[in-house]
Formats: sequence, structure tokens, C-alpha cells
Amino acid sequence: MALGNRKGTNAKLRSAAFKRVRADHSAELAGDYVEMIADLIDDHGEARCTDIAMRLGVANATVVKTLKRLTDQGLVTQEPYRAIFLTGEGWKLAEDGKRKHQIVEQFLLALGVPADTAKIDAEGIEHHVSADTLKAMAKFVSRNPFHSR
Amino acid sequence: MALGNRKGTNAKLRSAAFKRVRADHSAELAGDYVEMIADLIDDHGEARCTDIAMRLGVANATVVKTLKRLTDQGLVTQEPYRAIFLTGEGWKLAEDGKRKHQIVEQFLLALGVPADTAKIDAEGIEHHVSADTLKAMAKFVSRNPFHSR
DNA sequence: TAGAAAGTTTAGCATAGGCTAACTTATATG
DNA sequence: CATATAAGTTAGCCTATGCTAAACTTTCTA
Ligand SMILES: [Mn+2]
Ligand SMILES: [Mn+2]
Ligand SMILES: [Mn+2]
Ligand SMILES: [Mn+2]
Repeated sequence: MALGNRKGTNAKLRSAAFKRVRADHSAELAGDYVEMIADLIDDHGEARCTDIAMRLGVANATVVKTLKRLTDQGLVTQEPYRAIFLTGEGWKLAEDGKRKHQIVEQFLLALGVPADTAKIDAEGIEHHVSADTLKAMAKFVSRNPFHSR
Repeated sequence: MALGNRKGTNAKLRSAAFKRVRADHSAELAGDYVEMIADLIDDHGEARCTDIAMRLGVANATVVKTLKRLTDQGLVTQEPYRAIFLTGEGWKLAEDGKRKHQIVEQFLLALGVPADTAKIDAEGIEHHVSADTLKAMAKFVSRNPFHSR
């Protein structure tokens, strides 16, 4: 019953894949927020709602609501009408996310994708890259120093 | 004002990236559904709610609700208590999606990612790959015939 | 330092995409 | 052919993510 077995295995793998995608998407917004907040703090000394809203391309109120969730999740701290800070956990998540994002974007560049496109595609792809794939991408980058065209 | 200009350009590119990700996610579920329905019809002669639900790892009622949206979007046709069919537009979307999915998965394999991981990661990545990136991936696959390990 | 401008928050709304439980219809089997 | 089982549907609930408009606070500036 090798064939039946393969079928069963495939079925499980298939639904596992979709479950992973849904889990990735659940984590995605939090990852993008903390990464952006970390960048804003590094670049400007502080992170404000308006900047986040502008960079994400969403309304201010949307950012406020999301930050409340992130605060509940222990990633962010804030006081009314003040700038936003990251907790220890928030910083860690931001660092991990930045590293992954970096590798994915460098990888796309090394593959020969135009710079603007690489930036855009990396923003979505980064959240679906497993440890194995990230390792393979990093290896490729180190073996293929970036050459334009 | 080259620097100011670069900043403005980056800001626009950044928010464009997030907007693209949100658009990709809006289109994602429809793409996965029609692809799966096409596969079911090819393999079993028909596509039923239960099969879709099982393969996606969601409840039956979720599938029913989603199919209603897809019907409204003109991708799917159905009659009560009967199997599901694709419209012309649905088939086209399914074909395009399958092709893209195929390339992404083959690409990950060619990169050296383990088969199960490639399958899983491809399910998410496929929706964030632009035409440029897809072309680069296809080229890489054709130049790097799959070698395990 | 008073008032205007800028930024933040709240309230209220909408849609997508999940779930369970209860009900209805179709199909398979004795 | 009658009924048990399988499949599909409906209702009602929930959370995440968006939006606009209005209210409130802080900050800048004349
Ligand atoms: Mn991202
Ligand atoms: Mn995604
Ligand atoms: Mn697919
Ligand atoms: Mn997919």
C-alpha cells in the first residue's frame, strides 16, 4: 500500500502547508510593525504613529488599533500621546525579522531581480521562508556576489 | 537635494511594497481555491466542499462561505448540494496560479531546499512573486537542473 | 503666551475569514 | 424502498484589519 500511503502523506503535507501560511500571516503584521518601529528609533530617535501609518500606507487610526494589540502581546509599550517603544521581546523579534528580511532581499538581488522589485517582493516573501530555505538563500548569496545584469 | 529626493522615493517605494503585500493577500485565497478546484476536477472528475475543506485544513462551513464570495466574483459556479465548477475566468486564474506555483516550487528544489519544505514554503511565497522575480527563478531552474544534496 | 497646526485617540462602521452547532439534502446499503 | 450515513447549508459568533469623522492633546509660532 505504498501508493495509499503516499496519498495520505501528501494530504497531510498539503493541509500542513496551508496551516503554515495562515500562521505566517497571523505573525506577519506584528513582525512588520516591530521591524519598522526599530528602524524609526534607530533613524529618528523615536517612533510615532504618523510615521508608521505613512510608511505602511494605512490610516492613523489603523495603526493605533494595531499598536493596542501589540501592546497586549507584550511587544510594545506606549503612553497616551507619546512615542512608541519596544519591549525586550519586541526588539528581539525586530532583529530576527530584519536579519531575515535582509537575507531575502540580498538573495533576490543576487538572483538578478531589479532592485525596486526585490524590495517589494521581499516584503511579502520574508514571512514565508523557513529556516531551511533561509539557509539555502544565504548560501547562494555568499557564493554569488551581487552582479547587476 | 539628491538626498531629500532619495528619501522621498524610498518612502513611496516602502508604502508601495506594503500595499502590494496587502493586495497579494486579498487575491491569495481565491487563487488557492481555484487551483485546488481545478486539481480536484482533473484528479477526481469533480470538486466537493469536503475535499477542499480537508485539503485546506479548515471547517466545511468556512469553505461554503468562501465559495459564495468566489461565485460572486465570477470564478466559480455551483448549485445547492452539488459539486463545484470553475467559470472560464476561474480556469484561467487556476492555470496561471498553477504555473507560478510550479516554478516557485521547482526553484526552491533547485536551490537545494528539502522537498517537503519546498512544498510548504512555495504555498506562501507563490503569492508574492512578481513577473521579474518569476522570470529570474525560471531562468535559474533551467540552468540548474535539480540535484539532490 | 494664546491660538493654530500637528499628532493621537475614540467611536462607529465594514469586510474577510475563521469556528461550532443545528438543520437539510443526497446517497448508499440492507 | 426505507433509513442510516455522508455531505452541504444556515445561523450566529469571533478576531483581525481596514476606513472616516470627530474629539482631544501636544507642540510650534507669531
Ligand atoms: Mn514584510
Ligand atoms: Mn503572504
Ligand atoms: Mn498554489
Ligand atoms: Mn498558495
